[in-house]
Amino acid sequence: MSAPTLTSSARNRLLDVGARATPAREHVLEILLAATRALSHQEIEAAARKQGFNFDRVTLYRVLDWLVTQQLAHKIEGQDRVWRFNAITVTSTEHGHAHFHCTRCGQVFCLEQLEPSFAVTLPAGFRFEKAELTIQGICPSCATD
Amino acid sequence: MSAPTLTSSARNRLLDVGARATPAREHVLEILLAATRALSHQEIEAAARKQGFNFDRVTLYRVLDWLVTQQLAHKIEGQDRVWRFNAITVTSTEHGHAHFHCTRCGQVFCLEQLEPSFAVTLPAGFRFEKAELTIQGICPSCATD
DNA sequence: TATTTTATGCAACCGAGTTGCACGTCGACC
DNA sequence: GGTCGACGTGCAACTCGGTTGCATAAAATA
Repeated sequence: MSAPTLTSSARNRLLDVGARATPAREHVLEILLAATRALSHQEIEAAARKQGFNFDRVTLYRVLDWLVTQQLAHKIEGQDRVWRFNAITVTSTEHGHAHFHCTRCGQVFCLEQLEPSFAVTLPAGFRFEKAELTIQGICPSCATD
Repeated sequence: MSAPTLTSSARNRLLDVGARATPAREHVLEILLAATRALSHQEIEAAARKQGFNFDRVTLYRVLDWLVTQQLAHKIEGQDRVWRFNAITVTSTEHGHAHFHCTRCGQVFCLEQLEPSFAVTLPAGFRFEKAELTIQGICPSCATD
C-alpha cells in the first residue's frame, strides 16, 4: 500500500474522474489521504496552512463537497455537530460503515476495513437503505494517558 | 390532545426523580412521551405552541438538557446537525441503541425495543464504551407515497 | 415573612455552514 | 493567438442551531 508519492496519487485520483486538478483540490485530497482519521474542516484548514497553502473557508467547503460527490471522500456526521471527512481508499460497499468516536479527544476514526455485521429487524413499513455504526470509546492515544 | 394519563405520567416521572415539576418541564416531557419519534427542538416548540404554551427558546434547550441529565430523555444527533430528543420509556441498557433516519422526510425514529447485535472487533488500542447504530431508509409514511 | 435556591426570559453572542456575486483562470473554439 | 464561456476561488454577508450572562420570577426553606 505504499503509494509512490501522495501528491501524485491525489492528482491521479482527480484526473481519474476527469476533473480539473486544481491546487485546492489536490492539497485537500492529499491531506485527507495522509490522515489516519477523519478530519474536520478546521483540521484540514490548519493542515493546509501548515503546508503554506492558504485558501478561503468557503473554498474548502466547496472542495470537500465536490470530493464527496465525486466519491473521492466521505462525509461523517460527528457527535459535535461537525462534519468530518476522509478519503475513500478502497471501494467500499457503501452498505455499511463503522466509525469510532473518541469521547475524550473527540477524534473520529473511520473503520473502513471492518464491515459491521448486525442483526436488525425493522418494524413493519420501514425500508432499509444502509446502516452506520458509530462506536464510542477511548482512542489509543487517549488510553495511554 | 389532552390525554390525562400522559400528563400525570409526565408529572409522575418528574416527581420520581425528586425535582420540581415546572410547567415547562411537564409540557416538554409530555410532548416527548406522546411522540412516536424523536423530535427536534423546533418540533417541540411548535407542539407546545399548539397547546397554547409558549416559552423561550433557551428555556427549551435547558429543559431538554435537564431531562437528558435526569435520564428522562434521550438526545440523538441527526444527519442534519440537529439534535432530536425522545422520552426514555423503558430502562434501556445504554450499551447500544438503534435509530432510524428517513432519508426522504428526515424524521428520526428511535428503535428502543431492538437491541442491535453486532460483531465488531476494534483495532488494537481502542477501548469500547458504547455503540450507536443508525439505519437509513424510508419510513412507513414516506414509503406509501 | 425573609432568605436562599432554582427556573425562566431576554439579549447578545458564537461558530459551522451557506449564498450571492465579482473576479480569475483554464480550456475550447474560431 | 485572441475571444468566449465555463468553472474555480475569494470576499462579505447571511442563516440557523445552540450557548452564555445576567436580571427577574417563582418555589422551597427557614
